[in-house]
Amino acid sequence: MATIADVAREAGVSVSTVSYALSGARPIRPETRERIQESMRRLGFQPNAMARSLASRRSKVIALIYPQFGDGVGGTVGEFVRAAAERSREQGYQLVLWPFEVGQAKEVRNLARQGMADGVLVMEVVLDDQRIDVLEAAQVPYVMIGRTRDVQHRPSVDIDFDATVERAIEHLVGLGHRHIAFINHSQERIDAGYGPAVRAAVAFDRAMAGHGLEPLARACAESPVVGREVTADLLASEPRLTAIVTMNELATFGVYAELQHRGLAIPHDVSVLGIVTSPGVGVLTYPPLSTMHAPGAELGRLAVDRLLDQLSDGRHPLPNQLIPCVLEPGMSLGPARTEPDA
Amino acid sequence: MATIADVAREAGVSVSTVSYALSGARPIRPETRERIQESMRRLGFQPNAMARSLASRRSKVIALIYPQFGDGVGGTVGEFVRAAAERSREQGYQLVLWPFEVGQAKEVRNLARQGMADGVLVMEVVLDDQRIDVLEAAQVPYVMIGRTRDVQHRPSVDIDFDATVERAIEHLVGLGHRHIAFINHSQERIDAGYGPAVRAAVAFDRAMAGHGLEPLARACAESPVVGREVTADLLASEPRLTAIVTMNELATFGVYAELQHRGLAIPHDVSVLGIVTSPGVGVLTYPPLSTMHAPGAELGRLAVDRLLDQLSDGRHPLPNQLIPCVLEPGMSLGPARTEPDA
DNA sequence: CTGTTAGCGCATTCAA
DNA sequence: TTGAATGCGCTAACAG
Repeated sequence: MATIADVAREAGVSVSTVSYALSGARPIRPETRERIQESMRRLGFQPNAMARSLASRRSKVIALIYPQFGDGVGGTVGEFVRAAAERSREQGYQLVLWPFEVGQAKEVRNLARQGMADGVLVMEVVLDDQRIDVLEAAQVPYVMIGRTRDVQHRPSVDIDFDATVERAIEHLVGLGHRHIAFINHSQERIDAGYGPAVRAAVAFDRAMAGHGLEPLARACAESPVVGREVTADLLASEPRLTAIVTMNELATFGVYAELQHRGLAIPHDVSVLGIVTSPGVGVLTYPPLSTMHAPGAELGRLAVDRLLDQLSDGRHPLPNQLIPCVLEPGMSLGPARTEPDA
Repeated sequence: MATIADVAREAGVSVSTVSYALSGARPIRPETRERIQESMRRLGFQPNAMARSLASRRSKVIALIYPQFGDGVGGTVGEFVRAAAERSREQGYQLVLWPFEVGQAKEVRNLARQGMADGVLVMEVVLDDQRIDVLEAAQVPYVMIGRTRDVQHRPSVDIDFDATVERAIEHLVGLGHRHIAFINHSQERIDAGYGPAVRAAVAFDRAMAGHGLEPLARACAESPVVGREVTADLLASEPRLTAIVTMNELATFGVYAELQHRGLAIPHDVSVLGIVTSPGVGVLTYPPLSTMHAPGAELGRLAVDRLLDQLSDGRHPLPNQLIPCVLEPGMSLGPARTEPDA
């Protein structure tokens, strides 16, 4: 493998000149630059990443603390990871995977101290996340995907649950719906302080209140079977129900099953809207589910950008940045059916 | 950040002694070792990854060429990636993501030359894959996930399509089925030489012949709608059909829809078996689909192990290693219905 | 605009 | 069983 010294010799210049030609950190006479580039080409020179990192004290690597579970049905995590990897590459960084769970804060600290990464992206943060504490103590730049309890001075990117839910309700209200139910994640997750479940629940109540409507929400285990039961329960509690918003992909399949079982047509009798879904789930049902899918790729890009901001500025420009989900029309939304007076 | 020199000073030994205490490459007197470890602890020492790599000429990094697309519905890619990352860590390696497509062989070569990775895992290889050529030319150890056309001397891990299909057919035959159809990926993918589609098609014909049965196979675009059409077509071609094997997740949803539409009960009238699926898709349908899911995690671990074999041995022990899919019982398989004589 | 040189932090050879 | 010294390949002062 050719080194910078080989190139320098070939081109008849000093190593520093080659180095500066590489970095552009100081002006080089065009002809000299030409000669150097020609030599590099001839020798197939690629700068050694390790030597460069050691000398410059910057690894040009971003670590991604990768979540334990994919998210059930779809590819949101995959989208996020790929987008983050691509954006990193565009910016001259590599993305390494650190498969650590919440409990492995010590391992995170140790790896961080090895200087393998200039900064860290942390997926699936929980409300009280030791990994974040450790990174702050070690002065390692990071960006959270999701948010801890204290979010004021911590850089993060996340889904804008408020805006997402508000748009969902607004859309349904625009279609004439007034009796709208929300199917959330499981009670365990809510109790555990799982951010999306908690935030969406609050947002739903607020959005409904904002439209002068009565909120009707249920926690629901992540399974079609329980989704079916919950749907039955909802219909019993509120016979005038004309729309169901779900933030639980597996449960949504159960919603469909129960409605079909009862001979309720989608969307004629009941409209269904899946929010914060993976892309591509809408097409799995018949009629195709209208969704507001999670902006995985955008979040991936944004997280990298926010981290690189810190690496250059050393500052935390915006504590947190939120992106709403995007409405992906399917065939499961329609005008509210005329209510038989109840 | 403490360096090895700090530790040496603290412990009253030389730098090399600390280094050897770290690597274990030569004997150290127990008390000395104790003292060194105590110093390391006190200083929170972690060896600098870049310096170590530069000096030892081994990066302790594995690169994963990460595919462009997740695979539709489920999390097989995610499983693979996580398992590979975890296995790498267990073995003292880090996993970096290289988001390169088939056409970016040159970029692969350049990154490889930067010495950032000791070896490469290549996902989604195609039958003629330039990335593999480039890695061979650059003498970079690699393992393919999937197989190129020439597979004899190239280390790879892959799904054992022969065994998977054979087991699937055997299972169905054991249930009395004799008229079994196979729904493959799209014709485009087959024509493009997409390994799984080609290999499974061959395996199906062979397995059916082995049981003295007439093969009935169809290519099918990756969508529920087309899956439905193909199912209708199959039922028209062979009214005695009692079982359908699918290797196309989205199409499977269409199979269910068409069967239900015709009042054909699963599995009473027709059994359905999804092969090479992602884990977790079985539960999305009603009745739950019986699947043979792709061994993503096993492949991830195995791919890393095979690569590390090369890094230590320098040899390629087994050219390719195949793992069959695992039967995950659902509720979509039953005995063949008694045929009305046709 | 270009060259010389001192490290970056560690592994490893050579000596003792 | 341990220490001293060299160099991995590059960056970035410092000097011209």
